Amino acid sequence: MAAELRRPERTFTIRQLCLEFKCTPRALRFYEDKGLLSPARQGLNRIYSYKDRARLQLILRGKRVGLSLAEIREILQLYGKGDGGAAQNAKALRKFRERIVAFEQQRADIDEHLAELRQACARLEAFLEKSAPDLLVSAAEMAPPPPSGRSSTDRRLASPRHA
Amino acid sequence: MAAELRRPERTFTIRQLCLEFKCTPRALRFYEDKGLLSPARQGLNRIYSYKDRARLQLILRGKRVGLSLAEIREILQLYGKGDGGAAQNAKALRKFRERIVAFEQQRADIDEHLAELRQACARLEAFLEKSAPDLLVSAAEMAPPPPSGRSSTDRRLASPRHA
DNA sequence: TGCACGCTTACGCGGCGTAAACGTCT
DNA sequence: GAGACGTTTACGCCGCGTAAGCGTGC
Repeated sequence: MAAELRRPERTFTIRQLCLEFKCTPRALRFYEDKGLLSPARQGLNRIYSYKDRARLQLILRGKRVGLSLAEIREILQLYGKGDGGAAQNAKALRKFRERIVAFEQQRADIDEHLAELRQACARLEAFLEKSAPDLLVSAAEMAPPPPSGRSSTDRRLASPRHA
Repeated sequence: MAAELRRPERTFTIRQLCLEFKCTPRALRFYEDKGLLSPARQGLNRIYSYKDRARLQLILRGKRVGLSLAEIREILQLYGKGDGGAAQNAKALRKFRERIVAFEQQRADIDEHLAELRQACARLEAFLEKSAPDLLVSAAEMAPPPPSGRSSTDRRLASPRHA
């Protein structure tokens, strides 16, 4: 009985985690550099435990919802504060709410930009129609690749450039 | 008659333009560095003409709708190609259309993230309700600053961090 | 022998902010 | 001589990508 541990103390190499979570070794090392991860070492090599894996999951979820690495680190640091994770959860809740507000704001901004863009397009189309119709490619001609169903998985936020 | 020019050859200092368009000297110099502007000089000082001002307007509009400085430069470079601006306008139209697609995509992403966030919030609230209700601040208590009408001018895209 | 995997250090991007250190004109 | 304006160079931020150059084991 004692020989068989419930959790077989499974560990992971950097590549295993990268495959599982679709990220790069560079990213994991970077998170470590920034204090978000601190896997064990075997010589130089990194050995990730279940806990490390869980932290990584939290990191990636945080990123997905728009938290900065600094914010994620704050949350992670509350881990194991002895209150059963309550403080961590409270902090996460605050951050999440902030993010909701920010995203709603961003959505509104995007809607404004879209309105501005559509107007600008209309004006340009009208102008080109008269001055150089040969240069005018209609919007309809612009989506030729076969209408294959796009999966919405693994989409990243194609963020605006002027961050 | 000849003494009075239609356009009095008005010029602008860097600060004047910055005040007018709400940006910083640093930004203007940066655009110059990147080849988007090239104002005249009086000694070392920059002297901006009406044309420069127009270019700046175009730059800022481009930024507002999410174009990169490189893309804006492309558009600007078509200026004065001898076709009455048709080529420039055609290029701008293409870019604008691309941006529309990108923004629509981004909006969809945000909606996904919002859904994920709201779910996460609900779970956290339920958990804290049971385990540590003292740490739980209701969402309603979070907007105390007097409900002064927020102007929507000059809002920038509060972009997600993980660009 | 060569290849896969790991490690390290370090520069690059974009769009500026933020000094530091100086000149020039009132 | 103080202050407002201008200039230059250069490092910092964030989240890594992308080498370069090395070691280790099969």
